Amino acid sequence: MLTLKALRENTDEIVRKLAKKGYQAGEDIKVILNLDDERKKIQQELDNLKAEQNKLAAQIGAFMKQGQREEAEKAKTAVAALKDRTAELTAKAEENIKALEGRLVLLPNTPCELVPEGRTAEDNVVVKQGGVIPELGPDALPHWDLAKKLDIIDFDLGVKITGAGFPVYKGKGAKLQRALINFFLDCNAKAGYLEVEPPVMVNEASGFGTGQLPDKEGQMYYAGLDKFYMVPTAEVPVTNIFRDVILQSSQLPQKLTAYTPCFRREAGSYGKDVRGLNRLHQFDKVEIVRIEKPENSYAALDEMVAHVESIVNKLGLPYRILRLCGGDMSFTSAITYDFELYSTAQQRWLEISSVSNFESYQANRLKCRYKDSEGKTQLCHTLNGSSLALPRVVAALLENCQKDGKVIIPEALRPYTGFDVID
RNA sequence: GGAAAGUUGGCCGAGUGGUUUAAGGCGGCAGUCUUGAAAACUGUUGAGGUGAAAGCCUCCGGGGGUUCGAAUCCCUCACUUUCCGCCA
Repeated sequence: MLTLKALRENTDEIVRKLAKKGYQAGEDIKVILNLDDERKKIQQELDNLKAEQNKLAAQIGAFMKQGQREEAEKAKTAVAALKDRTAELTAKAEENIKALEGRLVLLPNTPCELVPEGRTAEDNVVVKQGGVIPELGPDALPHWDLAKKLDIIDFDLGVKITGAGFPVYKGKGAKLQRALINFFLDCNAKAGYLEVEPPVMVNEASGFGTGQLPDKEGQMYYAGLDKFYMVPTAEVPVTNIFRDVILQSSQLPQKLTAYTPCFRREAGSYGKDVRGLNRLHQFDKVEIVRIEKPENSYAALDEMVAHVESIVNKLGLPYRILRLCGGDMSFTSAITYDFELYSTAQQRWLEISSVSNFESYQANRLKCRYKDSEGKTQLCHTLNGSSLALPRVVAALLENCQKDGKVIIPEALRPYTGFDVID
C-alpha cells in the first residue's frame, strides 16, 4: 500500500499518476487524509489521558507503601473519573484506524513515468521483438494435438485424477519439465540469484503480506482445516521471507530464485484461452525476487529484463517484450514488462513472464525495511519476475520446434533432457 | 492424535502485581590506551505513533479479561520444544 507520508506530501502527483491506471483517487485521498488527521487528534487526547493515569497509578503505589490509605483512595477515584473518556476514545481510535486502513489498501500502486497511457492490452507497447518465427508448413499441429500424438502430456488422465487444468506429463514430456526447471534455475544461479525451496502452502499473514489477501482470496486454493493457502506463485513464500525484517544496508540487494508448482483457481476463465497448456490450475514456474535500495531498483529491473531475455534467447524461440500500459497493469505494480512467445501453430502470443517493480508498495505492507547510510529506517523496494513459467514455454517449444511430426529439442536444453528429439 | 514444558530486545537470559524507566551477559557502534590490532576500560546500542523540540504514548507470541496499576494473575488462540503413537 501507499504510505500516508507520500499521500500527504505528493497528493496531486499521486492523483495524476493513478489516473493512468484509470483510477480517480482525488476523493479517496481526501477522505484518507481526513481520517488521518482525526487519528492524530484522537491519539493525542488518548495519550494525554493515559499519561495522567500512569502518573496517578505510580502515586497510588507510593501512597500504599507509606500506608497513606486515604490519599490512595482519593487518587483511585481520580483515575476512575478518567476511565469513561478513555474507553470512548479507545473505541473511536479503533474504528478510525480500521476505516483508514480499509481505504488505504484499496488504493493501487502508482505507475512510474515510463508506463504508457492506455486502457487495455491493445495499448501495451512492444519494446523489443526477437528470434525468428519458423515456417511450419500445412501439417503443423497445435501443442495439444502434438502432445497427444507423441504421448507426452495426458490431459484426460488429469481430469480423471483431479479435474481440468491438471495435466499428467509422461515420459519425455515429464523429463522435459524437469529439464526446463533445472535449466532455468541454473541460469538464475549463474546470474547471482540464491536458490531457495520454500513451502508451497502459506498462512494467512503471508497472503496478506504480498497482497493476495484479502482481494484475490477467490483465486487461491484453500486448505481450511489448517487455514493454509496453496501458493499461486513462488513470489508469495519467497517475498514473505522478508516480512517484518529490517535489513542492514550491506545486506542489500537480496537476489533469490525458487522453483515451485503454482496453483490458481482461475475462476471465470474459458474458451480458447484454456485450451491445452494455455491456462492451467497447476503449473510449474521458476521465479526471481529482488529486494533493493530505492535508488537501485530501476537498474535492477533493467537487469532482470535483460536476464530473462537472455534465457529466452538461449531457447531460440520467437519472443517479444511488452511494456504494459496503465490500464493493463496489476494493482500492486509500478511498472511491468511482459515476455511473450509466439505460438506459431496457434498464431498467437503467449505470456511466459512478467517482470515488475513494486517500488515500496509491497514493502510497506510487508514491513520490509533497511537501515540507510544515515542509520534511518526506510522501506525497501521489491521486484519479481518469472524466469520462467513452464506450460506456455512448453507449448511454444513443441509447436515451433516441430518437424515432420517430431520435436527437435533446442541445443541449450539437451544437456538437461538427455535427448535431442521427441518422437 | 495424546501428554508435558515453553514463547522476554539483534542473540542468550533474569524477572510471579507498584523505582521494570525490562537486570546481567554476548554481539554491534563510538571513545580511551596502542605504530596498528587484540585485550582491558568507559560510554552507547529496538520498533512504531505524536511533536519544532523537550517530552508523552504504545509494543515482553496474538487477542480478550481482572486491577488504581500487568512481562507477572485469569481466559482463549497460535507457534516452538520434548516424550508417546502413527509415518515417507
